[in-house]
Formats: sequence, structure tokens, C-alpha cells
Amino acid sequence: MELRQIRYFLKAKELLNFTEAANSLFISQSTLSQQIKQLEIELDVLLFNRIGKRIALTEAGEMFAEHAVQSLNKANDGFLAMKDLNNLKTGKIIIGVTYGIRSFLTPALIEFSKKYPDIQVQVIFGISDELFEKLNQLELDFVLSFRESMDEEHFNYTYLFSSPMTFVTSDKSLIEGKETITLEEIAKMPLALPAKGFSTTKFINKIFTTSKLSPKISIEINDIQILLDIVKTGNWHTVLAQTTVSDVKELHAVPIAGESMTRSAMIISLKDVYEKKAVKVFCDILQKINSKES
Amino acid sequence: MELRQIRYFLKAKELLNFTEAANSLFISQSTLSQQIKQLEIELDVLLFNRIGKRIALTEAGEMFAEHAVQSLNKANDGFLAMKDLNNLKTGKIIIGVTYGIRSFLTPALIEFSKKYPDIQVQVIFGISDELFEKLNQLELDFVLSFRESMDEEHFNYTYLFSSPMTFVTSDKSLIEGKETITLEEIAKMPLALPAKGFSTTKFINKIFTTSKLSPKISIEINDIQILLDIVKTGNWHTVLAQTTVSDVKELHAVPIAGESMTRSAMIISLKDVYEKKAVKVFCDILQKINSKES
DNA sequence: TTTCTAAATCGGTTTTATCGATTGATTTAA
DNA sequence: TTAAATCAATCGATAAAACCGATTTAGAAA
Repeated sequence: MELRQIRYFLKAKELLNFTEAANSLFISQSTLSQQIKQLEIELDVLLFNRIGKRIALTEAGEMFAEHAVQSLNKANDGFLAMKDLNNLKTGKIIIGVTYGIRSFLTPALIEFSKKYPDIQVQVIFGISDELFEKLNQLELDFVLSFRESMDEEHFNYTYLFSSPMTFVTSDKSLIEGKETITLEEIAKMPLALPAKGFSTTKFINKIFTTSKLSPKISIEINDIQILLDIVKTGNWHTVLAQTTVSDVKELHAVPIAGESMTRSAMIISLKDVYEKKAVKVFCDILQKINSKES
Repeated sequence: MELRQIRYFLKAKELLNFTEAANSLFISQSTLSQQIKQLEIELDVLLFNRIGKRIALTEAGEMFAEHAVQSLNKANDGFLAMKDLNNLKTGKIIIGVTYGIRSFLTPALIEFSKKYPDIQVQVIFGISDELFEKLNQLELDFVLSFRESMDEEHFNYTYLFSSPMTFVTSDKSLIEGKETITLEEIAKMPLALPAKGFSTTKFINKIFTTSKLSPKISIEINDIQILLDIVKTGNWHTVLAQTTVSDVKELHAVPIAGESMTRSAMIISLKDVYEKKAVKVFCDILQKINSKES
């Protein structure tokens, strides 16, 4: 039994005339006759009484039609659901975001949701390592994160923008007013840094190591919001991408002197995975917003 | 899109392995691969992510599966309903019965319903002409009626039993005690007869015409039960098949002398119409009961 | 590093849907 | 009543599609 036969049967039932049904389906009458006969043989019932040149539905035919029409409708529903998905009329995207990029996400989120209100967007904030693990487990559609290299073969990397790494300090501290600061100067300050899973921390460790300096780390913490509160006290400082604190008014970001003191924000996704149309559209919006801001 | 593809897709979804799914369905892996690809092309989505040698369901795949499984289940329901119909687990038969045969119907009805409790039986009492019209309109599965000839080409006739035509009178009347009565004697009596649509009336008219006699018809009525009540008064008599009054204790049936004074009870059905299994079984029971009683 | 294995692809074969023509019978029109 | 039209069934042939085994490609396991 195939949907084709069901389609033929239901049309014949509707028109109660094999020739008309065949014409309506753009097939020959003999095809329709044969396919319905096959269905009858398979079901071991007669679906139609053939009376002279006319047809009448049998009890079996009536009974079968109830199920047949539902089967066909469900299949059509499936087809239409795929259409909706492709037309951005339904679906869901799941985005992993690191802290420093949240302010760039918001405008894209607003624009996307306004344009495609039927698409559900789930945003998961997290530290880089966790987010990439979720990406590998197909739990995320993409990750927004800072990255220094595009070194994982199975990932797609799409550049968004660069943000300078800055020395972040409180407005209360004495360091306000400096136009730039060196790593040597930072190495003498009490620092509160993100915990080990943060890509920012990896970056910080790398630049200090490269410069043969040791930072004076007083605090390591895995919550950026609390980290910022600690810096607000004026007793500790930190090093973060400028975008991380661009909207925090009690904090001051001082550019760090030296080369390679910028980090690139990227859209990172899995290569082998089918790119949902909604994901593609969202990323396009992200890039559009980024090019506008630069 | 065909149910075949849906079956393949759902098995692949279940096992998350094309090769195993193919084996499970007794087809080759390449067939499964190609058919799923065809489905994906038609739906314009990827249903599976191919990650190395493994497969994972996409969002589209998950969404589609919800509809697909229902479509397949409804089709299977239709198939199973046909099985039930053939196994006498469901269905309905509609029987048209003339008055004189009702006492033979009851035992068959009881036996059938005991044996096949899930089959609905609808019994329609009526006069012959009405019942045959309904039969022609496919509103009845068959008719139980007396018949003299098998003269309609598009009907099937199955003989059940013969019943003598009798002069029916009240126990109160003076005619009780006669072993037989002639048409001449009957012609002198005040008669209450069934109305024109009854085949019994046609039979009575015929035998009187053939004998060149005119019955003294005082009353014509189209309700047999009332007719019998009228006869019970003792003021009028009637002519009916013996079976019509075999279970009425206030009435006495006197055999009518002469040849051709019997009528045959038959099962009459349409030739062009698919005979339901339930109908066939019911008729077999009717015939079995009849051969037992004779 | 080698071997195994799973999905994709290829080219050929088998099966099935489909077609147009014809048959048989009924219905309609003249 | 006859002739013509028409409708479902059937037939034989063809086109299309499902299917197969072999091979390729690449990932996973040993």
C-alpha cells in the first residue's frame, strides 16, 4: 500500500467515476483502474461495487476511506511542515554566547524575532569550553565567541568583529586617565580574572607568558558579572575584551600597549551539520549589524 | 512521497544506522540511502546529519517524523480495519424482512449475534415492494421474502423453505375444525387482506383470478399486526402464509385445497454487489436453521 | 598504521507504474 | 429499435523507478 494508491482511491471515491478521477489526477483511466484493483487485492476487500458503468462505494470502501484520508492528511501535514521550516514559519535555533559578545547579540535578536516571530530562539550563555562541547554534541546551532585561530577542522569560522583587550578598572581607582597601559604595569596590579575555562583567561595567560611576565592573580572566578562587581570596588582590576564592559558605566577600559592585543569575535558552527535556513538568516543579520557598527 | 519512503525513514530514525535499518527491512543499504535522499530532495530539507559514519536526526527530521509516524499508523489502521471486516470483527448488515418470515429470522439473529457480537445487525420490516426498492438502492444487504419466481436477472435468489398458504380465522369462528378449505368456500367469506404492495396480496389475486373467482374483500390494510387483530374478532378472515400466524394462539390456519398453494421463502440479494463476509455467514446460518426445521 | 566499516555513489537489472488500444457492456441519443 | 457514445476492465508494450551488488570515500576502531 502506497500513498499513491490512497490518493487514487480517495479521488475515485470523491468523483464516483474512474475516468473523471483519472483525468483529475492527470493519469490514464487504466492506470487508476489497475492501481485500485491492486489495492483491493492487497486489502482483500472490494472498495467499490461496479454496477454497469457506474461505481458505488462498499462498506469496506467507506470504512477504509476514513483511515485513508487521515493517512494522506498526515503525510501532507509533514510536507507542509517542511515548507514552513524552509519559509521560516516555524522552527528553533539555539545559540551559545560568551559574555563579551552579548551586547552584539541583542540587536540581532531583536531584528530577527521581529521579522520571524514564529521562530523560537534559545540563547545559552556560557564559558567557551562548555559551549564548544555542546556544539559538538549538536545541542547548539552555533557559538558566538572570541577566537584567536581557526584551528579546528570540523568547525566553520565566520569573522564578526575585533575587540581590543583592555585593562579594566574602576572609576574610583587611581588609574583612570591613562590612555594606555603596558603589560609590565598590569603585572604589578592585583588582578581578578575569569576562571580557567574562559577563552579570555587562556588569552591572558598566553600574552603574559609570551612577555615573560607573571600576573599577580588574587582572584579567579567563573562568573563575569560578579567579577565586574569585584572590580567596581576599586581594589582589584581585570583584563577583558573592551566589548565586555562597553556598557558598564562604573568601569573604565584602558587599552593595553603592544601587538596582538585584539581578539576576533566569530560565529562558530559545525561543518557536517545541515545549516538551518533560520540559522543562516540569523547569522546574516549578525554580520549586517556588525558591518554597520564598524 | 510514498509510504515506502516513510517506512524507510522511520526505521532509519529508530536505529540511527542506515545499514542496520536496511537489513531490518530486508533491502540493501544503497536502496535505503537512495530512497531517503529522494525524500530529502522532495521535502527540500535534510532529515539526517551525516557525521562521519554516523547519522543524527535533524530538527527537520524530528519534525517530519511526528507527522510521518501518524501517517503510517493511519494507513496501518486502515489495513487492520479491513482485516477485522474480513474476520467478522466489525461491520454491519442490513436485512429487509417481510412479515411472514420474521419467526424464522429470530433464531438466526440470535445465533449470529452470539457468535459475532461485534457485527451490527439492522433489521427492517416492510412490504415487499418497498424492500426491493431499498435493495436496488443498495440500502439493504438482502431481503427475506416469499417469492414465486426468480424472474429478476439482477437478483440472486436462495431458497429457504416453503410455507403453505392458509385460510386464517379466529378460534371464535365456526370454521374451526375444518381440515381443509376450498377457494370457493373462501370466496363466500368476508375477507380482510393485506394492501396492494404486499406480495401476499399479489399471490391471492392471482390464485383467485386463475380459479375465476372473486374474493369478497371487506378490508384492505397495510399493517399485518392490525390485520391479525381484525381477524381475531371473528368477523373477518384472511389468507396468509402459515408461518405468518404460526405463533399466534388465537388464530387458526386452515390449509387451502389445491395445487400451488405454497409459497417459497427466499434470500434475495443483488448480483452486482460485493457480498460481505458477514452477509454470507448470516445467510449460511439461515439456511442451516431452515434445514434443521425441515 | 592498518583494518574494518558505514554512508554515498555508480552502473546495470528487475520490477512496477503507466500508457494507448481494445473489449465488453451499459447508457444515451436519435 | 438501432446506433453512437461512454465507462470500467483488460491487454501488451514501454518508460520509469526500485532495487541490487560493486566500488568509493572517509571515519572509527584496533
